[in-house]
Amino acid sequence: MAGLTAPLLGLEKKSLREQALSALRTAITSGELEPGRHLVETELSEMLQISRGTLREALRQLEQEGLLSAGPRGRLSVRHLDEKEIRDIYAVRAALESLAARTLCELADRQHVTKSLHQAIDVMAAGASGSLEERIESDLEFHRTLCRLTGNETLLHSWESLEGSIRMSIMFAGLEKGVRNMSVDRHRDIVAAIDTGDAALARKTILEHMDTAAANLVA
Amino acid sequence: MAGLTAPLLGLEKKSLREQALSALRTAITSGELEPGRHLVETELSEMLQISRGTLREALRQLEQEGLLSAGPRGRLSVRHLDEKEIRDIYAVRAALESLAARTLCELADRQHVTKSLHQAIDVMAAGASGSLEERIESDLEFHRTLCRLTGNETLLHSWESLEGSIRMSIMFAGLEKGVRNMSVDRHRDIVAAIDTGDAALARKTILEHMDTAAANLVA
DNA sequence: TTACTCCCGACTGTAAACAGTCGACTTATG
DNA sequence: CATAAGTCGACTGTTTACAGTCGGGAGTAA
Repeated sequence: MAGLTAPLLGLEKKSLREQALSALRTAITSGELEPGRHLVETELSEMLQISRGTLREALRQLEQEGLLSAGPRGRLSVRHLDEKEIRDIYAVRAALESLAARTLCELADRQHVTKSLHQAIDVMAAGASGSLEERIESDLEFHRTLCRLTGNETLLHSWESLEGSIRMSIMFAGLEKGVRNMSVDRHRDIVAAIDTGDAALARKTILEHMDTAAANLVA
Repeated sequence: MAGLTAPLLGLEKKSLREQALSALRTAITSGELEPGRHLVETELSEMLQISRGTLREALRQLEQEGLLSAGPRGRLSVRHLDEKEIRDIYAVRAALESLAARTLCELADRQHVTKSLHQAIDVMAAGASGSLEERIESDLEFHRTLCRLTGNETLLHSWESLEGSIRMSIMFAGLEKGVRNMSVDRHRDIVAAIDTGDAALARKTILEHMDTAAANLVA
């Protein structure tokens, strides 16, 4: 006699705040809200059909994720990235992911790890002819999985906090540039390096991957 | 005829939200709000003499900093750290700060960098006989400076997002354990390594510092 | 006693209203 | 015409009020 209503099974109904958060993130990383644009709370709350209070909570979070920058007197605007900032973001990303790679090498059952990673790559391979957005999505999913599999919640959380900035970097540079980094082979190399259990090699592989990724974006 | 009022000079008046944020952060990292404790919005808003709306914005930020964890139906509680989580936090911290060290080595004028760092160490040395809290404070200031001097805003921001967790780690382990890591000499070693410009050495020095720091905490 | 129902209290989610401040435009004045 | 004072409008900061929901305890029937 259960819920014909909605929040069936694992599908939790999200709060308006979370919905707004997703909507805004998408709007920003898709370029719909162009960089430098001033955000007006009353405007947005009206667009999203939510109250300002609820909206403001979401904005605070986006601000902390680095998607928004605060001007004088709390005026928010969509963050603008220049090439240096993109390189900076990728430097931090590289630091985090190289930690992930090293950690995975020292893990007990790398069987499970490499299996999950191969799956993620298979998804990428399957969508290799899909839209740019889809390819980017599956790429990010691979790297997120890399962090998640370490079991280090703090690492995963830090990476996810950076995710918005990463997306903005790709958007900024242009999707056609970003997609250069989606090579399936390069990702297989990473997994192979982890598979050997050689932490130094895995770290080196990731760092190189990130280096070329950043170079591709700002080139 | 200027302001006898208050917001004189560079001293900006903080919003209630920011005040609440600081107050809560301090309360949590000092242990006044013990780990695992459930937070009730109406209680806190009354304690801090602010409205719930304003409070909630601060809570969202603390949540994202990892000081609070969300239970079912939005119930917030002070995060509880076990030894593994402390190690995880320090692993991420090490990754970030080793990036900082490497970056500083590649910087143009390391003169300025080492000068600033030496200043920060001098502050530590001056307060070496002060209270535990003060010593911890000056230690964190040194490491924050390390990140700030890189000029990589994203790096600094990531580190600061982690700062709350770092403070909790020290608090959790006990201040007397945390203070073991405040050795002035060890910090001088770090600066010396950066001063040589040898990125690999600097990275190694920081990683070892963080390793022993984490070990001291969970030992 | 046990189990079941119903009601009440406690919290969070959300919305709407109020207050203060800064900037831009207008107007008056030399 | 240029400059200064004044007024209006737009936003953010903050508070207050309302709605929905979950959990627990009182009460009741088997």
